[in-house]
Amino acid sequence: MNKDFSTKTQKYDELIEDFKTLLKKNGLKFTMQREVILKVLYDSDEHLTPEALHRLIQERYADLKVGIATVYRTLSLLENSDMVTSLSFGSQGKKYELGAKEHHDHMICIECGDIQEFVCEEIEKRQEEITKEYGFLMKDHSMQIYGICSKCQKS
Amino acid sequence: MNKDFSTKTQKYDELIEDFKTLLKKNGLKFTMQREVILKVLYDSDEHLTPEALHRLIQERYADLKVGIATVYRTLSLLENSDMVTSLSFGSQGKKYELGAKEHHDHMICIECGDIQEFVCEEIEKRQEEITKEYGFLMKDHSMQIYGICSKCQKS
DNA sequence: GTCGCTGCAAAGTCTTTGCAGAGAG
DNA sequence: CTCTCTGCAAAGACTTTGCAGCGAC
Repeated sequence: MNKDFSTKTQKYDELIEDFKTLLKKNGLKFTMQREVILKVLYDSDEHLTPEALHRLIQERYADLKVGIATVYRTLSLLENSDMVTSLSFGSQGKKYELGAKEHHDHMICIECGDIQEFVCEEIEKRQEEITKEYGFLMKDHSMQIYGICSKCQKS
Repeated sequence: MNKDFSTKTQKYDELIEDFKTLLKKNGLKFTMQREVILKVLYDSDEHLTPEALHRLIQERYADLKVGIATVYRTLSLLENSDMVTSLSFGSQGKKYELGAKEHHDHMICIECGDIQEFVCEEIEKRQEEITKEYGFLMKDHSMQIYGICSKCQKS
């Protein structure tokens, strides 16, 4: 469970409601698999690869069979509905995270692969100004800083 | 050829010298294939996928056989030596560009896939400040803004 | 000459898809 | 009951690798 228990517990209900609404609106069904995928994604503070997410599901919900294909399918669904966002880095494929949080950027350690999040209002603001200058209609943005985290610098 | 002819022509000689130096330093050889790959990459203002790069080479240097594997191998080599940088977006794989230019960020059109570059000093500065706060040793960074370019908005 | 490089094809990854049975609404 | 979902395995897309001959130095 999470350190940030109080806010998260509340938010999960909203999240799942949003999900159900989304599904209903598109004539899709709310299944065990979809619920579990969302839950595990929610419980994890990490950015997960489809494979890692699948492994976690198998560990925590060993009684429920969830195929890797379903994980991919559900992640696509969630991403297309803007409920999760993905981060592709290196050739190591994509990592996913719930998009319901405040917008933030990422610092990625090239040693250990760890991802640290941060928020910077100033950068957000500049981005908007820039897109206006270019007549570009911004839908989303992401920033990654690659380097070596403080932990890895010590070792 | 390029609009920005005067500066680019000059820079290419430097670039190829850097490349030769790099190769020599590592006991590697300067081959036709490697030269052509660098040249085509240089002549293109686009961000190229390995496949697109390979196609361009086949068109422009039809007499020289260059296998796709060599393109991949050379791009890896160049990327590891920081002579090119890659951008992975969506599930459409990686795109490469020469890294010898001034640092810049990207605006990517989700309609037509076009990539527009821009530079923002302010953002660069804030990034440095942030990494310092976190004790993170920055090696590289990239920012992408996704949206719809002015051209696509009209149509 | 030596030793790295190359094209080719085969082998890997990671992701998507077709299908028949299972399950939500 | 209907129509979507799912797991499975097969197919795809993209990348990497092994190898024998080729070519830079």
